[in-house]
Amino acid sequence: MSIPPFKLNGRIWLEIDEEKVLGHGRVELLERIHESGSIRQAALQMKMSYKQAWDLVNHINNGFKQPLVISKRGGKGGGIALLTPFGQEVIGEFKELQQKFFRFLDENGKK
Amino acid sequence: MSIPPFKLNGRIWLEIDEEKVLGHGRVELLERIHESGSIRQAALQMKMSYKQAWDLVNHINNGFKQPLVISKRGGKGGGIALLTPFGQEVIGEFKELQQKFFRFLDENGKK
DNA sequence: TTGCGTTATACTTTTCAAAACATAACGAAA
DNA sequence: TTTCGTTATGTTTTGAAAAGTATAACGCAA
Repeated sequence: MSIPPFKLNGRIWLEIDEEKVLGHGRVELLERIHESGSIRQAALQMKMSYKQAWDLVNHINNGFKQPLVISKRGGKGGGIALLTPFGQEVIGEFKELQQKFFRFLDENGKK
Repeated sequence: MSIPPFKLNGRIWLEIDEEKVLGHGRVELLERIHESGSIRQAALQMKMSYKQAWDLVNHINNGFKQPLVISKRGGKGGGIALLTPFGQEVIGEFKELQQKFFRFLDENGKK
């Protein structure tokens, strides 16, 4: 084709009631929470404020009918957060979709 | 699969130098310019200000090496805007990509 | 040569989401 | 029973993008 050097890019996400509930950035946040056991640590890693991260988690949990993240405050280490099995399942499926989508972009992007 | 009612949605766009240069909304604007021969009319149809539409057109034209839209002021009707053949080609190809992408979303979205 | 409707562009104001700030609640461990 | 680091949440500030305002330039047609 004759069109100059461009790159095809894009994003996918899950919606519930027309509202974006899970996408690229949020999944990364959830993964980091899962690995670190901490919302704060995950937020630091992603260079966002704790508040922002917490708001996102809260929004995600409210979007789905069951929580993807459960958390506790106080105690050893000050508190803890972790993914529920349901949460793990959801992000697993989303990442599969993402893989397929990346393949789509590659196959259709400019050569 | 066991995940509750969600909808897979997404967007694709073309980038030049890491910068978004053509996507869903802009293509619609270009199409309407093409049909109406007028930036103003296209803007009205899409409920945006003339300024916003013009800025977008300007940005698009600068992104690509050749303009997709050419326009003139003055004369009968006050002025005119139209797609170059290059512009028509670009939006044609983009719309094909979009079709494929919609198919992708359908095939992978929640049943 | 004036009026008209559009393109073109600069400047100002508004809006609203993101960031920053503040503070309470919690429970293990010392 | 105090300290500590985290979760939880409300309030305030900021800044950038969007919208709005203003005005010039243009050329056909009457």
